[in-house]
Amino acid sequence: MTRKDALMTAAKELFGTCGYAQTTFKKISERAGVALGLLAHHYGTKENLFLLANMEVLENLVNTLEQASARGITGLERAMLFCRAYLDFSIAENSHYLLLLRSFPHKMAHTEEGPGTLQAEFQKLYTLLENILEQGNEDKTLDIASPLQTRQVIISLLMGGSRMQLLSSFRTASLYEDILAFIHKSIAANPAH
Amino acid sequence: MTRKDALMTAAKELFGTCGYAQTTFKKISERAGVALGLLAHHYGTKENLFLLANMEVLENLVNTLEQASARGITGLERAMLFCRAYLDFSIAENSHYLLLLRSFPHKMAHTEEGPGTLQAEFQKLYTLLENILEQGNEDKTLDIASPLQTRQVIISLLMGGSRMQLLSSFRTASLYEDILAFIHKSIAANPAH
Amino acid sequence: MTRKDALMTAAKELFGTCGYAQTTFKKISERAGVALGLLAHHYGTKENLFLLANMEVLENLVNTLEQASARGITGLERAMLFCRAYLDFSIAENSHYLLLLRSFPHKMAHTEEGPGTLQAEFQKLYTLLENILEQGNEDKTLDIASPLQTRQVIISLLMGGSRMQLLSSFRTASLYEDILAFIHKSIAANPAH
Amino acid sequence: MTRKDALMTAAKELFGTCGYAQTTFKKISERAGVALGLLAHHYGTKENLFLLANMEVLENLVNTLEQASARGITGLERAMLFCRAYLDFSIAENSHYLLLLRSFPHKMAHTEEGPGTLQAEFQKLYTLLENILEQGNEDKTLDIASPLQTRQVIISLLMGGSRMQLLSSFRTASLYEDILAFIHKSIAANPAH
DNA sequence: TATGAATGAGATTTCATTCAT
DNA sequence: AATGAATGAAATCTCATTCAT
Repeated sequence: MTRKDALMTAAKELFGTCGYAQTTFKKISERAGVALGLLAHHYGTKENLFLLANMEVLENLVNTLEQASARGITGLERAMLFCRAYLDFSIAENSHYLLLLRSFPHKMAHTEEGPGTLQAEFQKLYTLLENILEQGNEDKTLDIASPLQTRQVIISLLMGGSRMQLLSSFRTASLYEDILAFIHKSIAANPAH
Repeated sequence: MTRKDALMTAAKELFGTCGYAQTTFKKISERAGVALGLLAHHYGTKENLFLLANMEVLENLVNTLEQASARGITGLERAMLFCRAYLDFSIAENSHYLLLLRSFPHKMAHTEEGPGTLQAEFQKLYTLLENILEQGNEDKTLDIASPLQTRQVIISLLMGGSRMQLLSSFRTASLYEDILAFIHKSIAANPAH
Repeated sequence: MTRKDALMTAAKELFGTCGYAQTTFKKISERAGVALGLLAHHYGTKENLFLLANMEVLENLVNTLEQASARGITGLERAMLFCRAYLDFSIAENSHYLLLLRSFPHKMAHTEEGPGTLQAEFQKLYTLLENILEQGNEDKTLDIASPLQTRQVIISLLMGGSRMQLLSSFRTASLYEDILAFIHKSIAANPAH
Repeated sequence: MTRKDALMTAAKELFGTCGYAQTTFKKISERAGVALGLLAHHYGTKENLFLLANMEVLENLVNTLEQASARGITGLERAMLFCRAYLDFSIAENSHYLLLLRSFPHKMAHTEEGPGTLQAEFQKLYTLLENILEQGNEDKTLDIASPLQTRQVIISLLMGGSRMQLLSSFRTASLYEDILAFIHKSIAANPAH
């Protein structure tokens, strides 16, 4: 691993566990075991480093979700695969999902739009789920009024649930399974009909 | 309004909109229109002020939820009243719910347990919902496997949804109604049975 | 005890144990159990309070030394009584001698001269010992070259010794007795001659 | 001289002349002619800088005393060389002895024990003198009851005397010579016996 | 006399960023 | 590419002193 990569990895860990403000250049360089000056040399400002780190994690997440949901046939199958992959990613080794939880409120609002931005990458994630839900509406495996609206609710739950799991002290062991069951019950078409 | 109260109000607003790190004593005192030193005089440290502000908001939230859910009869009614009151509170004028969203990741984990703490107050909220769900299980208006587990999912969704609404740029107009419908569909007992 | 006196007592204790800088008006008023504002009301500035407290302690010390040394007959006796009384005073309950140790380097240099000042009161102490030593020279119970110079040495030792006893971690149980023996050996006239 | 050294020198001077509390980072950096932030960069906290400065001065003192006392043969000679070297050091150019006088009451008590600490270095000084006094007891050039106890008295006098000389307004020109004569008279064995 | 809220200057400390080597 | 010394702005927090009641 190059020193540049070591810095990025250390940054992802520290931003994720300590948050943006509590993560300093000094901590990052010490954890990476390289000189302080290299941070500015390779990544410029702290803000830029943070956004870049988020971008990498988010791209990994979107790729993972695309691959996972592609393994299903029906809309319902693919929706559940999407959700399971999301939750798995949040607790996967080295996925650095925690970092994304830090970025939501603090930084997202201030970033510009346009391709190649966090905004644009998040949009992919939203659109992916929306398309899956639309398919489910067409193949009758889902019983939802609006793919767009349901997408919002599901993503709210996935983000809220992973936050509960990773940051709260009110955890339960089966949370992720419970969330998946909850979603399934709410969106699956009643086969009896 | 005393100067002490003015400081607390300014603190709630700024902590809520800017987050903990970006809120400075200077900003708070300027917004409140009082001298900088009064903050330390009345509230001690920034940490203490933050916790106190959160405590006030959280107590208001819990009170609101208790009163709202008491207006229902069946478990299902009360559960839905609970959820609606939660979401209403999150966007109510002067509820300063935003502040609570800031407190989760950053501070909650580090606070001690015991009565009078944020932890204890949050526990009330969780227990209230759990009791409601248990009632619904008994009066057959709910169809859920475990009140504890369902409680976790619902709260994840309420928190995730309010976060989406208040902090994200991917909002939809009907999000809160959609969340309530989503929950209802997932937990309501099928009357046909 | 009036509130004014309670403040003075608390001030002596805190200045003595914590030093000038670490003693705050808040600490003093809290220890005395009276309102903060009374300090300024009764004593004006911190500097003034400190000087006044020192003055009281120093006057007590000088009185004690005058009375103690008056109980001896010969110069040697009176010199030893002076030294013993000094050391006893330093560890007496409620003498607040510790306070004087704080005042030496920090404040003495900046005080004005003139009657009623710390300077003037210290001068009494020095002169008292010098007179005793002069008497010892005349009555042949002492063998010293110069009362003035010997006075300086003895007071250096008394102050250094009490500082060692009260502030250092290198204490020995018999220090004060050893100091008295040391002084006696150095100044007592050899009776054989 | 590097900027780091310039800061240390300025710190020694200011701590010595103004004391701990009155010496500010601003004063130190201005006197050293470097940026304020360098202090934290090189030395961390004020406390740490103070301890480090004391440590350097104290090590110099101990070295000086070891070398000086090694130049004597008998216990008496070496004891007097020790004392003279101590007093000379206290007024030597650039010895920054004044700093040590500040450290006694304020900081010493709170420092931990262990090698490399101020405590341990002071212990060397005490032990050196004690060994010298023991030798004098054996070679009959000293007439003292206990090397340990006498050590305490002598060091009390050296510290008290140097404090009188450097910090008091009641100085006499010959103080240091008088102190040495006083000690000699008290500890030297009577050659007639 | 008594109270404690109120003020604002100043202290320590942190830290992103720059720059000489 | 690599290093870490250097800078200075800004943050938190302290506290003597003032003042209205």
